[in-house]
Amino acid sequence: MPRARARPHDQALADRLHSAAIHLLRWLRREDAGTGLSAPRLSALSVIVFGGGPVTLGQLAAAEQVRAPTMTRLVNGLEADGLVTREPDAADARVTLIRATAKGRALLEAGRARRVAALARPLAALDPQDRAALARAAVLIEELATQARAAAARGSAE
Amino acid sequence: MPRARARPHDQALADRLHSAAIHLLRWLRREDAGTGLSAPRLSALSVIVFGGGPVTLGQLAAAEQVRAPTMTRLVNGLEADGLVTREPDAADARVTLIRATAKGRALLEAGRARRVAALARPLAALDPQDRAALARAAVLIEELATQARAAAARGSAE
DNA sequence: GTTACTAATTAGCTTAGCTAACTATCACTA
DNA sequence: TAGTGATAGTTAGCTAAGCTAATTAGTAAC
Repeated sequence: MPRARARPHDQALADRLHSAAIHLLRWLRREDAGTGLSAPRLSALSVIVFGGGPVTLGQLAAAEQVRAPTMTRLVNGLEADGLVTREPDAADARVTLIRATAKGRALLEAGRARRVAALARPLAALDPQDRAALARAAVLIEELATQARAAAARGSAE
Repeated sequence: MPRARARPHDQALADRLHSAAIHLLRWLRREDAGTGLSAPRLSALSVIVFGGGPVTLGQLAAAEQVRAPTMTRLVNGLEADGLVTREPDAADARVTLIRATAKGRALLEAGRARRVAALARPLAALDPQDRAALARAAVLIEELATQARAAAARGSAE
């Protein structure tokens, strides 16, 4: 199937979006100091909390683009701090399920609230058209990332 | 001075933008494997290359939100790989200026081209309104990040 | 039931982060 | 102009985070 070719215009747009995302997150990262957690632990905790149900260690490692032993140690640290728990999977005894504790959820939510608040503050000064553009962009970017990830998964399976 | 209050609507928008940026960069990060550099070194190199002229080690450390000794060792690694050079500052002998070599520039550009291409590919399928929304969003986000950073700098100086 | 595969951990290494301490230089001032 | 304090960078030495290889335990297929 002939996939659409990216034109120069798209390259430039992609470049600016990429740069904007980097600068946005680099700025918001400053808010994370208050959590008392390192960046890798905080990121892993966020996947655990926002994943909804319990997560396996392997899923977590894949999500964080890290090898299993690294994730074992990150989870060890989070568990030692009382932020997550391990429990055996009833269906497959090889698997350990990881779940956030109330303390872990609270810590993450507080940290994320600081990030979101820092970003929401200047948004209040924007006019409706610009907010609409940002809202639409957020939806589009989520779709791009999700679809592209799915396409990559299909591609690697062939 | 009464700063504009963030309304619930802004919180929700900020939340979605934040999440979109995270997922976008998490996805694009997969393209970095081909560079052969670790994430911290790659990020430092990108600041050096896109900073334009030479950069001091302290500026680099601040940009990467890292302490000076950490940046010293990152630069050592990049220098050992022939990607950057150190040179003394003519005006202030305490300062070392760091500059990307042609090899460093080429390596970074190739890596960034992969990221941008991966993002540009699905953009080709979007209609003009959506592209316009993304383009506007990129500009707005850059402005937000830049202004907020400046505001924080002012705040800490008072 | 033996064989192959999979999930997680352990062991042991390199890199990345930090603070504390040190060197060299600058800037100021008495 | 010698002295004092501040600043830029490095070194030393620690913990945390990344990796591969090897181990343990369990599943699945035959």
